[in-house]
Amino acid sequence: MMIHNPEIASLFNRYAILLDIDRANSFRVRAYRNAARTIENLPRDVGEMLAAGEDLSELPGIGKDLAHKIAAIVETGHFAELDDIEHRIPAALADLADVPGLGPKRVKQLYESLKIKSLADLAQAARAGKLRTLGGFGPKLEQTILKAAESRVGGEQRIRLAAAEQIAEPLVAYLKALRGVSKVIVAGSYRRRRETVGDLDILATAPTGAKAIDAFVRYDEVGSVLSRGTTRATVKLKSGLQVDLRVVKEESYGAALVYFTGSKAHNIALRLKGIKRRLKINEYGVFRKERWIAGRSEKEVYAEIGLPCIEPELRENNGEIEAAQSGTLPRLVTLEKIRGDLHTHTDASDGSGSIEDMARAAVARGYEYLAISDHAKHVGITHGLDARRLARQIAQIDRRNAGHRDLLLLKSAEVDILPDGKLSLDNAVLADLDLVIAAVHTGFTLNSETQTDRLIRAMDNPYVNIIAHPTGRLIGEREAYAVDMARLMQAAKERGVHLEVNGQPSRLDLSDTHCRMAKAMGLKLALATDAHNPESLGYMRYALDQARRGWIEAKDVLNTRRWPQLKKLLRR
DNA sequence: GCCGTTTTCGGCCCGACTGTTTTCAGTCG
Repeated sequence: MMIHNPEIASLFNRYAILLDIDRANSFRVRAYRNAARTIENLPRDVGEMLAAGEDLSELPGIGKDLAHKIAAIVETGHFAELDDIEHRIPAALADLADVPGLGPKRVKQLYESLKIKSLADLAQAARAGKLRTLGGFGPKLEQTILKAAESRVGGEQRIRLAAAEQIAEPLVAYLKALRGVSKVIVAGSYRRRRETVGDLDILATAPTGAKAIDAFVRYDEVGSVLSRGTTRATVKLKSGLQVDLRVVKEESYGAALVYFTGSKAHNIALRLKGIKRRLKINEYGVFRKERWIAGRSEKEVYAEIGLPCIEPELRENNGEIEAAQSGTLPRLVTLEKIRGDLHTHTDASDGSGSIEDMARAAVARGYEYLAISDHAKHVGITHGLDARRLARQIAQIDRRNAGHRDLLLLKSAEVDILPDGKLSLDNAVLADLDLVIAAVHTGFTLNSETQTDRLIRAMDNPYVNIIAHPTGRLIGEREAYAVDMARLMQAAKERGVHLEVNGQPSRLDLSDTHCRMAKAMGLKLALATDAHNPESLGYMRYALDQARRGWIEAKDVLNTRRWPQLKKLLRR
C-alpha cells in the first residue's frame, strides 16, 4: 500500500511537535515543519517521484537527510525516528500542544511535574486546581485550559474561500464606516486566495488603533473576544470563525500588508533577504539601523530588497522570490482576459436558467462566447439529454446564433465517462458538437491505475476536448479519486485534450498545485464555472484564483482566445 | 536539519498580547 504525501507531511509535523516538547534545537524542529509544508504542496506523490528516479533533496527545505528519511518512509511505511521518540515520551502529548494556551514548554512541564499525558488528564488536573500550583501557571490560565480541554477545541476548522467572503464582506463594510479608519483590507490566506481559510486577518489604517479595536470587538457577530490590545485584537465570531484585526498608521500600510498577507514562509524569506542588506523588515516598515526607510506601499517594501512587487497569490515561498529576483515572475491571467465560459448548464438538464437566460448573463459579462454543456443522458443523472433532445438543443442554438451577433453559443455537452472509459453518447452525436466535455461522475473508488486507465481511454476518443473537474474532489466533503496525475497530464498532452479548472466553490478542480504542474507540462487549461444558473457565471473568479495561484498566464488558458483561435486549439 | 553573490560553519523573522511576574517567558501569527 502506497503512502501518500499528506500522511508523510503529518508524520513530519507530529515528529516536529514531539521534538519541540523534547526541547530539541528549534531550528531542527522548524526544518521538519518546513519539509512537511513542502510535501503537502507537491502536485505529485513523493513515492511516484522516487520511482521515477527523482532527487527529493532538490526540493526546497529538503536536504540529504530528510530525502533519505522520506525514501525510508515510502519503502517501509514507517517513520522510525517518530517511533523512537514515541517510546521516550507519550505520543498523546502532541495532542495537548493543540490546546490553545499550551505550547511545547508548558506541555513538557505538565507532563514532568503532574504526569499529564492526555486531554482527560489535563481536564481532571485543571478541575482539581492543580495547574495553578505550577510555576508560570495561575488561576486564569487554568480556567482557559480547562475550558479548551473540556470542549476539545483547537485543531483549526478551515472554511471555503467563498464562505469566508460571505462573512468578511459585511465586516469590512462595518469597519470602513468607522470614523478615523481609512483603509480596510482582508489579508492573510484570503488575500492569497487559498481555497480554504482558517481565519480572517483584517488590516486597517487609522491614526490610533483604540477606537477601531473598540468598535471591532462590539461588532454584532462577535461571539467572544480572545485578546485585545492597542493595535490588534482577536475575536471568535458566532459562526466559529476567528478574526484578527490589526490597526496601523497610514505610513505603515504597505509593510503591514506584506506582513499580514504572508505567507509566513514568504515573510521569513523576505526578512532574510532584508538581513543580508542590513535591513530589518517588520509590520511597521523597512528599517536601516533604527531609521524607517520604507513601508507606505507593498511595492516600496519589495523594492528595498531589490524585488518587483509579487502578486499575493504567489506568496508561498514556492519559488516566487527567486523568480522575482531573476525577472521571470509570471504575468498572471486576469478576469479581463477571459473571453467566454466553457462549461455551463441550462434547465434542459439540471440547471435553472434557459439558454436565453444564460446567454444574456454572458453578454452582461462581456463574453464573446458561451458553451452550453448540459449533461448527456446516463443512468444516475436526471434530466440528462439523450441524442434526440440534444439534437433539438443544437438546432435551438443554431437558430440563436443565426439571429444574434452579441454572443456565440457553443454547442457542447458534458458527457459521462463510463466505468470502462467509454462515453455516454455515441460518436455520431458528438460529431455535431463544437466542444465535448468528459467527466467522471461515478466510480470514485477505483484504484489509481484503473482510474487513470479509464480517463486515458476516454481521452482516446477523438471527439473529447476537455476533461472537467479532473480529480472529482469536493472541498471538505469528498477526497479526490485516486489518479496518477503525471500520467493523466502526459496522456492529455499527447492527445491534444485539455484540462478544466472548475470554478465551483466546492470543487476548484484542478487545484493550484495541479495548475502549476499542468503549466510545467505545457498543457493549456479551460477556466470554467460549471454554472447551473446565470448568477453562477460569476464563479469564474474562483477558477481564476486557482489558476493564478498555479502561476497560470493568459497564454496558458484556452478561453483567453477569440473563437477562431480557440477552435484551432480544440482541433485534434 | 537546511543552506550559501559574505559562509561548507554558523547562522536561522519579528513583534503583540497574556498572564504571570515585579521584568519576562510562553504562545501565537
